[in-house]
Amino acid sequence: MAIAKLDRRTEIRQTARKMFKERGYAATSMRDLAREVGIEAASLYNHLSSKEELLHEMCFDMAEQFFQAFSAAIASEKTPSKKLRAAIKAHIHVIAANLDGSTVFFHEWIFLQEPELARFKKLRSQYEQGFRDIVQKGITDKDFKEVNVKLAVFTILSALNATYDLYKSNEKLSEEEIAESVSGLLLKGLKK
Amino acid sequence: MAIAKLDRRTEIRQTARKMFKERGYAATSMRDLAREVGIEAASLYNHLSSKEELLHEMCFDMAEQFFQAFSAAIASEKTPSKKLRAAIKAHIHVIAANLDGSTVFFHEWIFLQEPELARFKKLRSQYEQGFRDIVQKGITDKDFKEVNVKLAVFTILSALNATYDLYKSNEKLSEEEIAESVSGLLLKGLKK
DNA sequence: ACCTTTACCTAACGAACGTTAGTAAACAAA
DNA sequence: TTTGTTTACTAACGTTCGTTAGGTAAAGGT
Repeated sequence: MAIAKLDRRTEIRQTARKMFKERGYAATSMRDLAREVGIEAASLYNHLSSKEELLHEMCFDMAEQFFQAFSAAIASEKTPSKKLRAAIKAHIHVIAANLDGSTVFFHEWIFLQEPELARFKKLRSQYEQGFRDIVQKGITDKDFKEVNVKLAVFTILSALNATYDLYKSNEKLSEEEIAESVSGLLLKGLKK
Repeated sequence: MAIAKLDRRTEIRQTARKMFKERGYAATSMRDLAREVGIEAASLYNHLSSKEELLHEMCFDMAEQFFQAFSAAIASEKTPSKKLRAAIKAHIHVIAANLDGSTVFFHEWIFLQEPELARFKKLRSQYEQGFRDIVQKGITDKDFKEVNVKLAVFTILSALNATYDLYKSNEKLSEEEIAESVSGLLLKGLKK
């Protein structure tokens, strides 16, 4: 028996991720979720304490994954150019490994309540700062063009954060291809 | 009196755009909307026929704007390189001129019902095809690198579609700066 | 054997949802 | 001045929401 049956707790969270991704947090009811899992809505509360807890877990779990992957990726590289490439690759990898979770992370965090909402925003801004530091160093080293750092990092992350959409495409694109193409375009541009 | 008072119909739609953008379509109730406008929920129905009609109008109105701006922009340019730059600029301009509407267009269209949903998806895919045609021509002309066209256009549009987030930033970024920076990065890359 | 825990159920809570019906006031057209 | 249209109101409809209470039956440990 290769595939062990997931326990309910895990199954509920997995299903919730998928449904929050597909219909959005606000448009997914606890009764919808329960039906998908195959139990009654009230029974969900044996495995969680509130709907918002589900969202909260998803968002902060993904934040942690992005942070860890980023740190590990840049640690082993020396130049800003290589660091950036590695960070991009790591970011894309986290998305690819968590297609549902990352979509929720990108789109549904607005439904977090204070004070978690503020904490979440802070984490995101710290993560972006990591990218800005690399780009700034690249400019100082005269490796990168003298671009507006904030704007450049914003553009890069916007491009990366949309990549979850690519995996449902009809052509089978591998994570490798996507990472190569996107980082190539951002670093070297479209023009010859 | 410089500012004419908007009629209710327009005021409701403007407020709805702002609220759909900020809280999302599903999480904005008709009572919320009515309160913001300063009337009772039931009174809204003198000016609209359903909540979904509001969303529908917003999405298809924006689609039309993107299409028209695109056509006008590429018509006056000759080379793929210039066409692409012009299309990017036009796209960013439409977003800048419709900050609320474009956000709804990008994020809330999932709540459209069939058959409008299918029609909407088709329009989007046609629009993307316009960009792909330009990039393909650029490659044929040996003006662009031999990239994966779909992937490249996807990356470009992802970067563009996030630009609405930039206007609420603390630094005052002009539409001009944003268009220059983003198109520069995408066409010529970050590396020197 | 008993006891505790786990995992589900039915029933129901109060609140909020989108929307309709019916009505009165305001205003323009005749 | 009468008539019709527009725009707002209150009241209510049936439905769905997240969640709680209380019960039951099986599982597992001692």
